[in-house]
Amino acid sequence: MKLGEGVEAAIHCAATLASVDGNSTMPGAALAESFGLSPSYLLKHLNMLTAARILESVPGPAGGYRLAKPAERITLLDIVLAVEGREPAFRCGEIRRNGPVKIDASAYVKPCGINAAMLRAERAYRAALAETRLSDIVAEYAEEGDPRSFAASCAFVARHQRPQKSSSNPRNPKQT
Amino acid sequence: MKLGEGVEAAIHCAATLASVDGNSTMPGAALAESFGLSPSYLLKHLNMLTAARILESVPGPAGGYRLAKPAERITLLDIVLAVEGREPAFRCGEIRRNGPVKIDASAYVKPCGINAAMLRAERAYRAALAETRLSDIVAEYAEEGDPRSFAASCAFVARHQRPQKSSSNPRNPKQT
DNA sequence: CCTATTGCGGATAAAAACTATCCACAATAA
DNA sequence: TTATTGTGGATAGTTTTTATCCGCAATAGG
Repeated sequence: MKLGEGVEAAIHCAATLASVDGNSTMPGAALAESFGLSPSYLLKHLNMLTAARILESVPGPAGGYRLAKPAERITLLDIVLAVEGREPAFRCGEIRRNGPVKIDASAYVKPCGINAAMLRAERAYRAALAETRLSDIVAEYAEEGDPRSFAASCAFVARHQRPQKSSSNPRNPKQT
Repeated sequence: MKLGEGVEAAIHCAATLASVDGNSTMPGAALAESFGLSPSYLLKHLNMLTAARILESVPGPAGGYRLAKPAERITLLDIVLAVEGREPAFRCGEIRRNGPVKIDASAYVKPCGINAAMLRAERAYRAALAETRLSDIVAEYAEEGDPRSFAASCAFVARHQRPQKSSSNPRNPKQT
């Protein structure tokens, strides 16, 4: 059982985007630089987040990414499912049917108990992920993280975020 | 996030071995046949279970595998960890340190909040897996499974299990 | 209008993991 | 002694993951 590295990247990027001002955006290249990641590959993951309506993207110069909704309404589960896919980690191959003795299919209408137990565990996993919101991550970082790295992150965001002329879905319509 | 197919095979095999009599064994080839699996590859997984002291193996003719301890003391977590390894699914690459601005390592003594949240979820997953014992799986199958497939499984076990002369760790020392 | 920047999607490929097979070997029951 | 079984290593095919590149569409700014 293994999660791709894209999950870590996606969560860090989303957390970073949570601190851009209003409807400003941040280019994917800046996010990649911020974490020392391959830009072209990171874009694939950011794209998954965009497709899942977790991020919004703006093309063109001064374009980039921003959160599609408040950080309070984005959970780690949202991000993990967007990047890793929605299928459960345990996929029942119904090998119980593959024995040498063939039995009528009606004997297997009840779901496999092993599959049920594995899926139950995965529900617990997802429930735990759903309990942590992106805003929790950001708040914990701001309050308990090291002041130096926090300041550096803020400076980086301030340096790379770009204000937008207008937005179809302004999270913070106006700000001085 | 994906589990290998070996997990499904391992759990099914362990459940099957839970119904062999006393200290009898069942050859790996029979287990593979029982689920339509590749024998040589299944042996790898059974080997992991043996290394983890979940199964015991007996070489030689009339040899095979049996549970190393009562099914009540084997959980799904034991099996999953034995087959998939004990490392967490989320591995923090500490990409928070990889930004363009280098900060002293002392800024990162506190564990990454993202990593902590992901590991918390995985603890929930493992806790749920640890709640299901192999005996639960077997009991549920015996009580609620289809009688036809249950009978076929019992017949298959009865046909392939092999009594042992003696055992260094007899689970059921004597039986007529 | 033109140019430069940015995200998007597809094609491609390198690397890693997973799946599968085979063989020589040790153990051992008959 | 022979046949059967598990063990461990070597090997290879397949799939998944990671990574790169290029052409395309969108668009801000001149």
